[in-house]
Amino acid sequence: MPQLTLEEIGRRAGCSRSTVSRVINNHESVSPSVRQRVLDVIEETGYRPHAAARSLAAKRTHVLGLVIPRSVQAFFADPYFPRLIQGIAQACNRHGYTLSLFMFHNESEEKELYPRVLSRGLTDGVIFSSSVQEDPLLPLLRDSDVPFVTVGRPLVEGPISYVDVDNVVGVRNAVTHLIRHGRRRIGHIGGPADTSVGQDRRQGYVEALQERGVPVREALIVESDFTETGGYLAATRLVNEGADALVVASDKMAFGALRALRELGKRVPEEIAVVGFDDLEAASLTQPPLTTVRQPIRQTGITAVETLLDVIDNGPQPARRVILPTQLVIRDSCGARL
Amino acid sequence: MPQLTLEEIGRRAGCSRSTVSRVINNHESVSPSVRQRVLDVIEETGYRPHAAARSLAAKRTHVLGLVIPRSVQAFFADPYFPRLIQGIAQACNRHGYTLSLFMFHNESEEKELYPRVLSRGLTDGVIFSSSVQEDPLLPLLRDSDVPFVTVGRPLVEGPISYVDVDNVVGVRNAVTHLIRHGRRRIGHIGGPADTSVGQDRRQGYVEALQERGVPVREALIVESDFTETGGYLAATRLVNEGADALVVASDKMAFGALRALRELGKRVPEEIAVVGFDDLEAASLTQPPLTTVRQPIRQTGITAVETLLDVIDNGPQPARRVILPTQLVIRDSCGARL
DNA sequence: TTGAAAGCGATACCAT
DNA sequence: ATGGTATCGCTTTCAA
Repeated sequence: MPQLTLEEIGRRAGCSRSTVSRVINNHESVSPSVRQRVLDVIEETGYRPHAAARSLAAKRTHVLGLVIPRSVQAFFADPYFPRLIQGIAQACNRHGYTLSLFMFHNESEEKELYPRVLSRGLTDGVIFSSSVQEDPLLPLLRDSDVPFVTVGRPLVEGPISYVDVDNVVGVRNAVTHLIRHGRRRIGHIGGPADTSVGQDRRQGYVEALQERGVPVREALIVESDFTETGGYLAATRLVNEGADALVVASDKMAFGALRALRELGKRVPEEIAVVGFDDLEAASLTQPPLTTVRQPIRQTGITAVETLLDVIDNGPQPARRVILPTQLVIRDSCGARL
Repeated sequence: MPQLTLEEIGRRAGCSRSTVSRVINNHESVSPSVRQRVLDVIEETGYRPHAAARSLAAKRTHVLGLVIPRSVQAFFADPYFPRLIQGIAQACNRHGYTLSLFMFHNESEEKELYPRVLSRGLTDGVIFSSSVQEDPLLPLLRDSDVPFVTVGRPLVEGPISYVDVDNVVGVRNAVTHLIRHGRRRIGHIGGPADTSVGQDRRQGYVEALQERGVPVREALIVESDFTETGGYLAATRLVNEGADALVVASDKMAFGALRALRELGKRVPEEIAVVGFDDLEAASLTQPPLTTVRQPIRQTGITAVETLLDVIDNGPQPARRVILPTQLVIRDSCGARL
């Protein structure tokens, strides 16, 4: 049996390869009878078009790349990426795209992968998920002609398309909520200051205090790293500063904070309230259940894909900016139910 | 500026496209001076070979596929997949391969993706990660000519290459350890019986008991689903059965079990010992720290890639079987340190 | 509606 | 060591 190609299918169906191609790509102008004959032959033979040949001829690979740079540490620590990928994969499926993953683990790998991320004929565009300030790939991407969007506000100049959740408003609402319930020495356990997430959530914290005329004290702000242990350590410090509430930039860190408070014998929320960010599944299982800001991670992934497809089809200008809303999920740790 | 192609690079460097191709692919027979000139032009122009054209001509895509079927629920619940992907991605990078992800979320997506997984010219081979009995894709893969390996012992007939961890011995060692420390009413919280993981871990449990002459009681075996809640419920039942130890098929479920025991006022390990499986990061942070069977997840991914590349290069026969060893990590929850 | 033929941008064989 | 050329399997004008 000869290698199956369009030509061969055409031969068997009694038509040209052009017609077979039209059938496969659902073009209008094929007579029903011929179309059916071709479909039958395809069915019988189990023919599948050769993807590379297709990409070459059509100048479309129908592959999207997802770039996850070195901050990959978080990849294991946090369910964030799995959820994001889930959304991205789902949207890719829906739109007939295949997803390629570019993950770096160290600087040398990073260098090696740049060419591949930027190479033609491998993907139609790229989703870039990192909001670390000094990421070197982002400028390269920006100056290339590879269509791309970032997940999370990018920390470089230029008209870059991105989708993000509303970190500022999310945290602002959480802090306002605590103020309304009488807290005044509200501490903030933040993310790294060189990430947009870290910056924006901190900004939300500051804005809420200022809005309500509560003084902003540097001593009540601790920069941490999104890990459980980081939250644990930061909480210990903030207890010493006499905080009566903790607004934590991620649930993972909030879990660490709760652990610290338990060990220190602090009652939550009576003595100190805690609010997280993410709404991980585990947030409802903590003792007490964690009040937290829910962010639509999966939807972020879906929107990223759709935005990218838009950029691919219609060009990068003007830059798209999509900000998805968050939602404050009130459980017991904030004290609102006391 | 004309589209950059081999031809164009050749023109600028004063040689033929053949020579440029040789330079790019590191063929020997190119004179140093010409090679340098070509490299310079490539550098200047920022030329990148067109991946699809390359794949078509070379009949190699340098892309591997990773298929994660519907059991994807676990994808969020468990850090397993992120870790596995991490290993796979790392190995792909090391070997100059790009990783494509095929994730299904429901039956209809599944159907739609089959052609793509099986299509030619998209990947050079596929890693299949599912050990659910009735997965329909696996037989298709087996009967196709797509090179593939599975992660986890496959539950279909045939000489299929796979890599797995030693689930049987891992659990057997854990149970033996508990018996040595005087436990006799050892319960087992298992994974789904239609997965090879569920089957093998249960088998390890049974083997250890039989080896030591401890009766196997069905009432002490609960089939669960690898979720925290599943572990919680199962533990409650086993406490009622008077278990003095729990061998749990995953850390996630063990966390649920610990929570149940805490709520029931059972002291761990004094009244009831607990052993998990996985050694997640969180396992050392529980109260008390969890004794567990560590499995080399990342290494599994790496080995899967290397096995697949071997299959791609040297054909599927004979089937490769790689079983990676586990390790019992003794902390406090098993009572060995009392 | 259909087919012929010209690409798409590489690789690799065969001469030289 | 280098160049010419056929080829990979498809898409897409252009004519018929």
